[in-house]
Amino acid sequence: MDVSDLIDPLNPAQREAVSAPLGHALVLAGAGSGKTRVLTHRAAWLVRVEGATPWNLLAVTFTNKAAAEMRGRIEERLGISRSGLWVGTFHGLSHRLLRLHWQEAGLPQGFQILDSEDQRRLVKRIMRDLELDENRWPVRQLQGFINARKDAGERAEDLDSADPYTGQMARVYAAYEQACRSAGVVDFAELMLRTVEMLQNHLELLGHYRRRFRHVLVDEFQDTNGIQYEWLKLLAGPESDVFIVGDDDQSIYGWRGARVENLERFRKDYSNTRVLRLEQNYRSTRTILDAANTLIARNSDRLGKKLWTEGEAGEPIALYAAFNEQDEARFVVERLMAMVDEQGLARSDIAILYRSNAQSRTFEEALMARRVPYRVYGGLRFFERAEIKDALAYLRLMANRDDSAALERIINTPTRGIGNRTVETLRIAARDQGISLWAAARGLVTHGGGLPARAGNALRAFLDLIDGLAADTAGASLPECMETMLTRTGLRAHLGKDGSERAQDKLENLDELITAAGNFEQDNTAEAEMEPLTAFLAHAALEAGEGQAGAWEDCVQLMTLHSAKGLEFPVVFLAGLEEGLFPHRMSVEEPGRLEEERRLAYVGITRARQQLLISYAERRRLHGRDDFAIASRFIRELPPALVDEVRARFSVTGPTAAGTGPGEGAATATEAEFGLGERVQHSRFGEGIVLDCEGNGPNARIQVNFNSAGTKWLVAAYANLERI
DNA sequence: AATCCCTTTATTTTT
DNA sequence: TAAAGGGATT
Repeated sequence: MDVSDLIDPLNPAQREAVSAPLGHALVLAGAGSGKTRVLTHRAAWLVRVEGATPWNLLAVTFTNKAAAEMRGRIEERLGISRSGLWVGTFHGLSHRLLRLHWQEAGLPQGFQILDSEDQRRLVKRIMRDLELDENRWPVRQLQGFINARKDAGERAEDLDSADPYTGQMARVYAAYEQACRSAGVVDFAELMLRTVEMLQNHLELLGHYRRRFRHVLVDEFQDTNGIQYEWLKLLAGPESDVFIVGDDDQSIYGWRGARVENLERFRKDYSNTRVLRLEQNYRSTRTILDAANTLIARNSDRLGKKLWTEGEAGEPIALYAAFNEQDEARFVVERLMAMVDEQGLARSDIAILYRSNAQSRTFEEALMARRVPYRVYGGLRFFERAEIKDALAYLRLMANRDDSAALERIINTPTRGIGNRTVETLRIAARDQGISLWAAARGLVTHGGGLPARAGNALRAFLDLIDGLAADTAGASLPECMETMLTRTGLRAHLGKDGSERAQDKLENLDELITAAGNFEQDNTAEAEMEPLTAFLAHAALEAGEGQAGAWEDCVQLMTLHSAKGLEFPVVFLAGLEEGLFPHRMSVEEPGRLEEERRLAYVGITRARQQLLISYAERRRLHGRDDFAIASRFIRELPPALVDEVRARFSVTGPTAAGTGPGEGAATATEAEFGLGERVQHSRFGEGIVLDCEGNGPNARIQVNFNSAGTKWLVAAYANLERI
């Protein structure tokens, strides 16, 4: 059998992983070590060498993008398409299982999925019903609590209600679950938990899948949470082999429940696990890898891994100490423009990475001022836009009248005379009778019940509108159905009624929704059994779409470090490396959280192929306040020999520029003597803090804020300042 | 029902 | 600073 196409392109470590004998394997794959290739080749190997069929494989990822890529590459290696291969995200696969076995799962056939925003609205609704003070019990906190409990596999009744605090939250959890049940909806965490419970309670199903999935492959294992680990342990039975790939050094989602310990746990739970390491890196220069290795070596409890390359040392890492965030942006943009103009680099080869989203603004302004095309990743996704969610809420209600969350969203959008009073009456009736809002409305309209005539008429008109739409669009195609809905509900007219640009955007988004519905293909067995509308709504919830349009243009890429994971760029600007910002002040206290910040820095550094440029600002305007900052400890943790300090503000000539490490070399004597923020003593003005330095040599001036004498510029040579 | 004004809050995010 | 949400006002 010729498997040279699977084996030849691999290095020895990759080869060992791909062709490992059957059994469990844990592949510790460093950044840029070819883990996706190993995973896909392993899948193909199992079929072509070990005699598995695609039907025997289960491949799990975290994002839809990764799932699509893996499916494509496995099918390519196998020369097949549309086989019985199950590749998907944890949530996508759970969804599929629940659709196939909705009865066993105790769900209505047309159940729908709540996204985070839907969930938050619902939790808020519940808390108002329970008359909880939202200041004492923030909604987001309750939402986080519920999700965290579900991620740990716990139901409300599993919680310790003796503790008053937990007890109160458990009450909300229970009421929320009840509301989800009666509306026939599930949230993201519920997809996982419900699947686990279903398999535990239906051993015949469990046995079936365990017999089927002889080979389970998992990507990004360091990102799994408690329930995902349980899910895997269930589906991979005693006869199955589990092949997992992960990198403890790239675990950056601990704050949302990911458990790096699952890597170790796996090794204990699955006996005879073969542990393999992929340490050869094909992405970055030696300089970049050395920097990354040195930085991450400071973390404790690592599984241990050291990246190496056969490639060139490459450019040193550039470090720029900016005066403020605008100077930082100016430096970044001027540098990248020079690279594009002089080295012929594509703009899309350049990324600006930062710790928090708020930092993007300054870069956007600088880029815009110089007319450099750019793209900011993150932000609102297509299916999360308000107008799209309004439209989807109508569709959800058409598919399932009991979806009270959807009803609440659009019952008075556009305004149709159903105000808060009326809706409140509905809520009370629904709660008292234990029925959905729709059923309550139906009851009030048909039997009367204290509604003013005008409200009753408006409510009847609404009920008739939805019923009429559902009846008239039965059998219509999805786009036709949407078109009818948008017109008859008045939603389109409502959204477009002021002719503003914003309104125009919304109308265009609605058109795009219709297009998306037209392009939507039901492509798997579970969905084939579903109503097209139900399938489309699930698709909208599970795959929220792209963040920003404009990807076709050759754009500079702006994103947070978190969203950069998994990507690579020839040139990376890592901005805002300041204490308090990165590492973030909220994470510096706890050692564990600080180490996660360090891993984030490691992820950022290892995104760069050729060149890495790091910057920080000595003062930064944040929340309307100008603050002084000192360079991030992560800068100090890099090997000085690999870092070239750029001092664009001062044209430095002469022998003082000869050194190399940060803090010397290009830095002037003055700067070496007095760091920003340092406390100094002056013979006349007393104590003060160094704010700024300018110039070098005998002309150097230094700005000091004195406790009593105020802020002054002094000539360093004459000032005779003493460090305190 | 729309508008204004005040308070609050500001890390990271996929499903 | 600035954005978003909530409450009160018109």
